[in-house]
Amino acid sequence: MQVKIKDVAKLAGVSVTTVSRVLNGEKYVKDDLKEKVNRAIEELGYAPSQIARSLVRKKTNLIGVIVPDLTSSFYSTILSSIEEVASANDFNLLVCNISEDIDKELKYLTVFQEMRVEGIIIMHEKINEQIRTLIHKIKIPVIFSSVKPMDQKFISVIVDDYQAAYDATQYLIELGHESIGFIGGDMRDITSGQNRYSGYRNAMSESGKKLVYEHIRFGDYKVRSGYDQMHEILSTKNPPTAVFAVSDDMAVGAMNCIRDHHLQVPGDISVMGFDGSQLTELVRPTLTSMEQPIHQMGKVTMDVLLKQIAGDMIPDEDIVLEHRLVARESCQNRKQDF
Amino acid sequence: MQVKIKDVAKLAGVSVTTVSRVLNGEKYVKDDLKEKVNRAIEELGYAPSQIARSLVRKKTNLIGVIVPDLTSSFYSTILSSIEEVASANDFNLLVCNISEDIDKELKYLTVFQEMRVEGIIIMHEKINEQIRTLIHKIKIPVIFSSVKPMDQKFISVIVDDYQAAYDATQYLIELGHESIGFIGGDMRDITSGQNRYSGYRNAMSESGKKLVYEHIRFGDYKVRSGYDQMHEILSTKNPPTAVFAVSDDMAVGAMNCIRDHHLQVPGDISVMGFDGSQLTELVRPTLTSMEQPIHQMGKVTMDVLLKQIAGDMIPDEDIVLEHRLVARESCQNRKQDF
DNA sequence: GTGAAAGCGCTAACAT
DNA sequence: ATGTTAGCGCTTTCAC
Repeated sequence: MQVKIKDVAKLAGVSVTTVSRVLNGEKYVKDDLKEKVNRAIEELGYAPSQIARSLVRKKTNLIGVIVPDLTSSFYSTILSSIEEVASANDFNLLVCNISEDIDKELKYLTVFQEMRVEGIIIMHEKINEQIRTLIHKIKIPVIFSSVKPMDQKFISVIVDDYQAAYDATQYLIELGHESIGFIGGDMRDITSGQNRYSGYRNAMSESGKKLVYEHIRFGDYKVRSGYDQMHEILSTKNPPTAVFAVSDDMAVGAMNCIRDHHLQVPGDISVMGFDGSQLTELVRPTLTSMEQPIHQMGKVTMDVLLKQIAGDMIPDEDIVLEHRLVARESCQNRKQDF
Repeated sequence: MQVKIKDVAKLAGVSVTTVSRVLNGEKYVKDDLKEKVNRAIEELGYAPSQIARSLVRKKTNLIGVIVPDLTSSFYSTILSSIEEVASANDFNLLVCNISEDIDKELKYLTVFQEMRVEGIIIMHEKINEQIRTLIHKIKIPVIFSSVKPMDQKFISVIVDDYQAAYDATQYLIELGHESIGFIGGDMRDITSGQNRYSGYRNAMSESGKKLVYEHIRFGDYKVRSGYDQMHEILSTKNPPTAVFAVSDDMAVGAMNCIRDHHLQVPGDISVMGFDGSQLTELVRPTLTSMEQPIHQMGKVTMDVLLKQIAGDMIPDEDIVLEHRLVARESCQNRKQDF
């Protein structure tokens, strides 16, 4: 049987109230009593039950986090930043990995509710009607990180995906590429699917480049799909001289595919990624990428959520962080240099 | 104010016991009452408090996990397997990322205790005296995953690091390499530091190869240190024809360094990794690696912990999983072929 | 300064 | 088959 406050009180020869006071660092406890209590705690190896404490205080110090894929370097980096801020503020993370499993998300949302978490962070946007209903009913602060669901009620911490993709494409255009392929994400995703595709399309058309639909394909953000989609693009009659993939993972897959076709990156085909993950510095040639401030994203998400929990005013609009193009080796200037 | 069981009882016109019975799927509740209760629950959007429930049942369904580095693909993959098994058994994960911060571990161990988690998974082995004392005092099942601390009391789920490193080195020897460099881990780590180094050393000496201490260096498992240590090795008079790094990340760093010195992998120098992470398939040339069954490791860890929690008999010895050498492109056969 | 007692939201005897 | 009631381990008035 676990040792409880009563046991400590008995051993110290004081009331439970006094023990509780010492535990919570209140004043109005004489030093000698305080010491007695601390000795008893030490001797019994007593650890106060957060469960009981939560029940009376109506405060759990718990945050629920829903991650689409823990093995992804992008999400796990955000998660680690979230954890850092949470821990510094004495909050604990209840982590759930829902790999495309929408039922699991529903289940976890319910669990979070039952656990009385004080805030919920969601990192994916494929929310169906059932989830939307539940999420609206829950009276717990919810914030989205790195994604923006089609729902005005909740705020997101994101980059301007449209503009970022526009800028990335523009960069390739400025390097002198006429024909630029595109490996997009899931078009059911607004943030990383639709918005990035729109950015690419508009940058192209505003520069008078025509879209070659054979060179436009969609993957699932993972390395494998980048490889496969690149394979399709290379099978066309006139492959593009540059390809923009909306995740670093897909960009790396594309690079590998290009190499397996005995072509050079960036000599024959330039490749641009998106995310600014650890991979960019790790592959050779190093990957030029449209960088999201991944760490900051996690930090800001948690900061805002903590404010929301504290009842402070929080912005009622999305928090848009700066994207930044980091040029590395995978994109080549095609212009004639003098 | 949160809706509670009493509110549901009132609305349904029954006692709280009846509501509780419906909640917990007990029989002995007439169908019409059951329906009334369910309607009330639905109408009020009631979610039973796990906090209160835990208090009386003395069961939290919580597992505490201590990860050394969430951003590492190795640990996050184990974590995702753990999560999968936990979730399937209705356990929730309290996740803590301690990046070399031993104080944070101490703090979290205390938090876990206070949260009354039912089991603790630890994925690193740098435990100091203070932590050892605490961990022994806690009456919660503890299991180590992928590491083995110097402590007989707890079991670990691991591979045979000594044998795995031995086999990896042996493989390079069999490929005809006479001079094999080594990029080890932290020698304070038993599992991945000392044991792997011993495996390398013994494989070398048993084959009559002499150890060249200039070619033996130690890093921190990360890409950067692999690069830096390889740089040192390449600065010696007669660099080896093969290098064995005890993490895939360091192996990739080494490969990049070799390339930056205008040498070929594996033409000039072969590189062998350790872990079998996603990276192996992603870099070019693909990385030959001594594979740990990462997913299985997480699964088995959680399986055993659940048994332990259930009070079942569990093995009193470490659970050693099979390692497996996966040959890819980064190691070359130096023998004369006819 | 310190303690007695009520109560947080639920479950589980026990009674009916 | 349903309800009454006593706790689970703690905090927090309130009284002394």
